Amino acid sequence: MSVPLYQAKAEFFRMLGHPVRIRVLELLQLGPTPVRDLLAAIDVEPSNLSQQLAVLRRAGIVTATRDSTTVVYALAGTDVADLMRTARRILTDLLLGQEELLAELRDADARSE
Amino acid sequence: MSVPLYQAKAEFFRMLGHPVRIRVLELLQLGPTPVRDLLAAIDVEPSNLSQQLAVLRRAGIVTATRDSTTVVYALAGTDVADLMRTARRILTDLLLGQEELLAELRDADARSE
DNA sequence: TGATGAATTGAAGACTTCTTCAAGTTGTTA
DNA sequence: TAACAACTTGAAGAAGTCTTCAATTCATCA
Repeated sequence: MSVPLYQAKAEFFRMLGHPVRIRVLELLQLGPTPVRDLLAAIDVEPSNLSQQLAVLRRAGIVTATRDSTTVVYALAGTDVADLMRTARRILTDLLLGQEELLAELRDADARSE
Repeated sequence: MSVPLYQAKAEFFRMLGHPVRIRVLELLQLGPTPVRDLLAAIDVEPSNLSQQLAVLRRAGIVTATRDSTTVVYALAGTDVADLMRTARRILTDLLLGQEELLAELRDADARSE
């Protein structure tokens, strides 16, 4: 039965791997948000946003509820904030490492190695 | 200058979004590991593994050092373990939620709704 | 009821990423 | 130096994901 865990993990990370989806998840951390507001905050076509929202819905990480004429999205209770924090920390480390590398290369260059 | 943070994040998660890359990162959490051992542990062609290792290297999340005839990979100091833990937690929540949903559907079915 | 606004869907082509194959490095050992 | 082992690389087709467009749904308002 069932998908191996490392495969489920890979799919999960792939689901996160899109700038619009990241922005949506970050905005939803501030509280449930109507599509209208997401559209105002993110530079993206309505139909494109819908597609990305559909990906998040299918993954079960967000929920959509209709309030008469607007649809409101919310995080499905899971702790996305924590994940984003951790990702930011690692990312900062990685970018820092790259800067150090760049600095070394610059220095090496100055010494014309 | 520079890529917006949400885009860097998306790229970072995409880099994690492959079963072989996940397995490699998990194995490297146990300590530096020669390619040979990775190959023995993961069911993948050598050249395919190399391609995936190259992705991780380019991202700067692992380092490779050559010890005569074997190449040893290691985590580049960043706290990947934490990320994996968080991902597992969220994933567990999500899968649990899906099971509950399935159970509900089963019940509804039994009552022939 | 017909028109409008808000959001979603399906489908098609553009674009990326994956896998695989053959060829290339690098370092060791005979 | 030739042969070998351990990895890596480049390239090409297969597979998957993105964006966009036109069409659709759903609920309100005139």
